[in-house]
Amino acid sequence: MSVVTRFAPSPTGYLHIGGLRTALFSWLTARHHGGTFRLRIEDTDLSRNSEEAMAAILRAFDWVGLSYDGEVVYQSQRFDLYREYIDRLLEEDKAYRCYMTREELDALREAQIARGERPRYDSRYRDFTGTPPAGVNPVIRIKAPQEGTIVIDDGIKGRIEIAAEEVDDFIIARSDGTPTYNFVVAIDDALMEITDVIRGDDHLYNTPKQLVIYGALGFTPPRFYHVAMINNEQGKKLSKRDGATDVMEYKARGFLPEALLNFLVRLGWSHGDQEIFSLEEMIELFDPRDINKSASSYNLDKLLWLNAHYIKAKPDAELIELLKDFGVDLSDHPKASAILAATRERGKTLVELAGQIRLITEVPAAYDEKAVKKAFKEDTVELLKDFSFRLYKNQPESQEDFHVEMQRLVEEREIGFGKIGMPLRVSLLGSMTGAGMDEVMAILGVDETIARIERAIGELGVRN
RNA sequence: GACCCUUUCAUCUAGUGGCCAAGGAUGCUGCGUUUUCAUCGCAGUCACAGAGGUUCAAAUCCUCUAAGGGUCGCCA
Repeated sequence: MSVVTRFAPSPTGYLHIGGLRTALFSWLTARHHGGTFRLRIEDTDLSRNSEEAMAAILRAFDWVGLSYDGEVVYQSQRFDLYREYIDRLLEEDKAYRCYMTREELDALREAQIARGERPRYDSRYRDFTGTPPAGVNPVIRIKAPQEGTIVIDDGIKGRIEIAAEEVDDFIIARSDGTPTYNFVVAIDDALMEITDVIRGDDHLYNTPKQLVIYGALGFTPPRFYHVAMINNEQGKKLSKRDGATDVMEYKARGFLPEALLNFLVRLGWSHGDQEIFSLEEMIELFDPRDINKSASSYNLDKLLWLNAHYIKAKPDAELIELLKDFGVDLSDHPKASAILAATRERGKTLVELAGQIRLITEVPAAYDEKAVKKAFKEDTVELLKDFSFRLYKNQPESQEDFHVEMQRLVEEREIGFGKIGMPLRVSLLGSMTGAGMDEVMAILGVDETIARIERAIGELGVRN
């Protein structure tokens, strides 16, 4: 039988990285088996739906490149279908109407909590045959088993037994007739023929309820895999306060989707000592049974390291495209590949890389104070003038030509490399760090190099 | 409070009774390469939550304790 997995978000907000990881795990499981990956939107609570959130989730999927099969299923469009199953359960006496009001329910809950009990519905209308109270729109509850145990055979956590008493006759249809979450999930997973349900372990307690539905309707349950949560760097639950939890925020911050995916796949899953996984390798090697039981913590340093790795490996043409979103357009630049060669190892994100590139392509807007202090000494101006005259006279072109010019200067004048290197660097880039000087000069060309040196002398020369 | 889950370096993890005086990666520190920074290379740093068992032998099996987390809705 072919494998079918799904990702089933509710459209109440953007896609966060925890959600993306479970989506990735589900996607990989399907792709590994050449199966099917479906997307389903859990929007049964009509009051909480958001078009915008829906679109945001789809955008995030698109950015990271997770493809889904078939049409997106919207639960809000399947209410008639769910109704049929509710009627069937009612007919078969596997579900019943409950006339308790919200107020009565609240009172019951409070009393139970006060007594130190686990709050649960007391099944008072389970076998009710009398005259229903007037003016109450009933909810519909399922008859859950009252004794025995419900067993979850989880692909990650192993066998989990839950006492039947823990699962009450939960509501499957609200008083307005709309079906509830646990009910529709079970129906849809069954009808969509989902074979492997991979979801966050915050859903672990929903599983016995869904198993009750499967049982009542005679469906065969799928395999379940409950993945532990991702915590923040302090080991606490990831929340919006922890910075970028929105997947699209990573795009804005200059992360590559392959880095994010590689980072996420290693959170709770591994394959020996391997750290770097292409999408193809992930698909080949991933098995949900290898997912770890314990929660893992988000770690920005590792993500940054991976991002740097993928930036280094990115072909020029693709990098040039990506950089456009960060205010750098190298597409018509004759020295584009030289610029990237000089800078790509100096940026952990596209934002940083764009900054490094601008250092070269734009005339320094300011000169770093500390750098100036350190680099500009008494004889600096004279030295720079000498160097720039040599450039004018010899017209070097290649990186090597420029290197030779520097080499000759330090040899003939018997000075250290730093003597010219530092002030030159400050003059050209405005900063003490960055790409190699010969590289930069070859990119700028003689004229621009001289112009920047002269400008720096004009701005800084008189100060010391 | 009840029920359930989890527990190896700071972090992600390898590990399913002997190959483990615990391996890899990130981070951090140092050294080397580099005119600088970064990259890269090398080295160092750092862990089996605790206590009892079982066994010739335990990170691995059992029991208890502790700590962390999840869930208890006419939300999903």
